[in-house]
Parts: sequence; C-alpha cells; structure tokens
Amino acid sequence: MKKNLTFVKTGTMTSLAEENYLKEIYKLHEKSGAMVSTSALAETLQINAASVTDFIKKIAAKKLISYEKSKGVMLTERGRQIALTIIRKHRLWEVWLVNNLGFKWDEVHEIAEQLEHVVSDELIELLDKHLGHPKADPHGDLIPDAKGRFVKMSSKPLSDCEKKDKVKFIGVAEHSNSFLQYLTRSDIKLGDELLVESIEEFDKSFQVKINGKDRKLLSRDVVKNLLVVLL
Amino acid sequence: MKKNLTFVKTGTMTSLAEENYLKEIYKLHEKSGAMVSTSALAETLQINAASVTDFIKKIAAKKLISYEKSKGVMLTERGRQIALTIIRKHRLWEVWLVNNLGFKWDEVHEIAEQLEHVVSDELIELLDKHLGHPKADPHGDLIPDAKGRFVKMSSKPLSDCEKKDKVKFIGVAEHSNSFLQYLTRSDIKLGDELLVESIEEFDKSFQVKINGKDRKLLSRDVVKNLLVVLL
DNA sequence: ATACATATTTAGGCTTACCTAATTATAATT
DNA sequence: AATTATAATTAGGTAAGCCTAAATATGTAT
Repeated sequence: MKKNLTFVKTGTMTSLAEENYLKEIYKLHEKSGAMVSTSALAETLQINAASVTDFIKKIAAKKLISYEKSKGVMLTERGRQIALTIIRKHRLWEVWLVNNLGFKWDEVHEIAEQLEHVVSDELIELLDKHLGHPKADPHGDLIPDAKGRFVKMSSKPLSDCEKKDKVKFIGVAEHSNSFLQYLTRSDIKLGDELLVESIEEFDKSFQVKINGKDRKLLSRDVVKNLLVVLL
Repeated sequence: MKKNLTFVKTGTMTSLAEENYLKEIYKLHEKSGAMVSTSALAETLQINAASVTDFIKKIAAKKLISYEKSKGVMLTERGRQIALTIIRKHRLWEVWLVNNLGFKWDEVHEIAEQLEHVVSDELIELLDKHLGHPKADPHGDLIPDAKGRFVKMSSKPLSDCEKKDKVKFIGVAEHSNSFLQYLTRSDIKLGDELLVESIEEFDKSFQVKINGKDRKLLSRDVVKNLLVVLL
C-alpha cells in the first residue's frame, strides 16, 4: 500500500480537514444549540464561505453531517462520534502538556490542535491511563470517554449567581489567550472558591472574595465567562 | 492569516512531504555515504519515481538539497538541519512512547512518524527535558541535540567482532518489526553484555553468552544487525 | 409587498503532491 | 562499439482543499 506524505488519508479514513470541520461543527452546535451556519463555520475555521459550502457537501455525501441547503448543518451520529474522538484527544493532550510538560493553560491550544490528529487508538488509551483518566482539561472542559460519553456537570456562569452565593470555579466559557492570561495575572485558578459579596447594579460587576482571602472586582465580561458550581 | 486544514504549510515553512523527503534522504545517505538516487527514495517513501523527480526539483529550488540530474541528491546544510530536527523529534517521541506510555520497541515507529511533524520548538525542548535529555532512542539510535549535533558513539556490528570479544549491545542496524520481535522473543535487550564464545566458520553464525548467563546461537543475519561497543 | 442587506451557493481557477505512459539517460554485457 | 537493461525524466493527468467573483437565496425594514 502506497503511503501518502500529505496526510490526506484515503478511503474510509477521516482527513485532517474533515476532522477539523466536524470538531468545529460540534463546538458551534454546543454553543448555539441550533444548526450550524456556513458563515459561522467559515469564521471559526478561517476559511472562505464558498470553500465551506463545497466541503460540507462532500462530508454530507459521506453521511458525517446532515445538510439542508442554505439552512446549515448538523452532525450525524457518526460525525458526532468522530468529533468527540478529536475533542477527547485534544483535551487529553492539553492535560499532558500542562501537567507533565509544564506548559501554561494559555499555551497549549495550538499544540493540542496538532496532536489531536495523531491516529492511534492504543496511544490515546495509554495516554489517558498515564494521565490517570482525567475528567477535565486544564480549562475545565470535560473530556469524553473512549465511547464519547461525558460525565455531565451542571456548571453555570458566575454571572447567573446571586449575592452571597459561594461557588467553585471549575471552567471557562471563553478560551482566548487574553482572558486566560487575565485570570492568571489576577491569580484566579480552577478550583478556587468564590464568594459573591456584592453585585453592582449599574454595570453588573461582581465583588468577590477568593478562597476567603483576596477581594476582587470582576467585570461583567469576566463573570459571564467564569463557569462555577454552587457549594 | 488564513489557516490551512490540510497541513500543507505555506511560505518558508516545511510541508509534511518535504520533511519526509529530507528525513529519508538523510537516512539513505547515512547508510550508503553516497548521493541518494531517485529510485532509492521512491522505494523507501513508497512513491512513484516520477513523482520523486518532480518533488526533488522543487526542494532543490528551495536550496534544501543539491540535485544533479540523473545522478542523485544530497542535503544542503539547511536541508540537513531540518532533517536532523525531524529525526530528533522522532526519536524523542519514541523514548516517551516506550518509557512513559509503556509501548514496546516494535510498536512505536508509526506513531512517532506522526508525532515527529508536530511543530513547536518549545514542546520539543520541554519533552527533551521531561525525558531527562536522553542520548539514544529505544533502538539505540542516537538523538541529535537541538543544534543537530550527535554524541558520536563508535559502535560496530557484532559480525565485525572476534572470538572472545566481550561487548555491550547498544543498538540495531535493522529496524524491522520482525527483527525487533525476534530479539524480544530471544530475550536480547539493549545494554546486554555479549561474550563471543565461538564463530562457526561455515555460516559465520555466532555462539554468544548473554549477561554471563544464557548461551545463544545467532545467525549471520542477526549478528550483522546487532550494534555493539567493546567492553 | 418591495427593496435592501446579508448569507449562501455556483462557476471557474489554483496549488500541492501524487499518478501513468512515453521518452531519454546511464550502466552493464556482449 | 552496439545492444540491452535499468534508472531517471518529461508530459499530461487527477483529487483534495482552498480561492475570487458572480449569482441566488433568505431575512429585515419600510
């Protein structure tokens, strides 16, 4: 069998491009709950909308997504399973990069985007074992198991909390480096305990006490993106 | 800047195909010491010779190799540095796969062939550190440092040894799974001490004592592919 | 309901990295 | 030196994934 040095895998295999499309469709669907539009996909993938239309027609023909012309796309069960496999790999690699190699949580995304495409079931299961079967990545995003199942956690944005609520910070809704770096600079880490001391009516900013020590003022944009569970 | 989901990197970047060509040219040159022929490259890369001719013209134009029509190719210094970077990454990943994840030495090549193309200088240096700056991979192949330098070891095939020589087995010249698995089954491991007890004149097979315990008969094909250093 | 803006698709092209078949070099043999 | 075998190259294609520009839907505001 001939090799293919460009990683455009043949036959029943999923190509790099396919994997990325499916992953982004999954993530966009998670956010909106609705069908995913061509333009939304084009935006996150940084690919021309016309090219996206082309491509989704191809993967629709492969039954990885269902496609209604001019209306958007949805993953089929097969497409969803592939997407979840990629997400599982991405998040496991992120755990490894942070916990074992010493990267910071705002440095791992790009590298994990490459590692997530490495093909080897045995590798990913051994990696999972090596890491101690983590349930979440360094940003608090849940890691699906080998069958694509999550341990569903009922977190909500801190912005949905009320005065006097005591919560645990378990994830971020926004993954931009600038936000992650803001949190690092502010010394706010996953697992921290937050007590809502007051909410400013005018701008909806939160005064919180962190781990019973530091008091901090968090803007609306910040509290909307901190995912917490009530304690 | 637009992304490229197919990993055909643009501009000054090296594409996957380029990296593989450069790596194989390096390895073939190491073996033969001479210019690398189109057909030899076609053979190891499992790519049609006509395609190879095409491709080497492209990377010659980029000054990664020097190419003399119908005579073969050689790496330029720049090409050599890229090849060594890929080899460094490949071997570091192999160490990780075997030492940290528990793979066997005959199971890691394919996976490392994928991992070697992940692009991140910081990743590879942290991996190197994490592994304790290993000097060789699980097959005894030396790992170049970040600048492409080797700690040159003067090993030779066991077949070049004489009766009564006491040597240490430090690498393999042949990397096929069947050979690696043969060694595993025969319980011959890197680091073992071998004493040449006798050499059969007729078929050049070796009678050796391993670690002062087991006595084994090794065929000419085997002893030619065991790399050793005199003790 | 019509007009306008925005989103989507169609049509036609391009590049990378491959292929086969045909041609031309090079090397080996008589 | 001429023949033959082998290796290398040229010529002409292909598929995957992208692009731009033009055409067509869809949704919104009047």
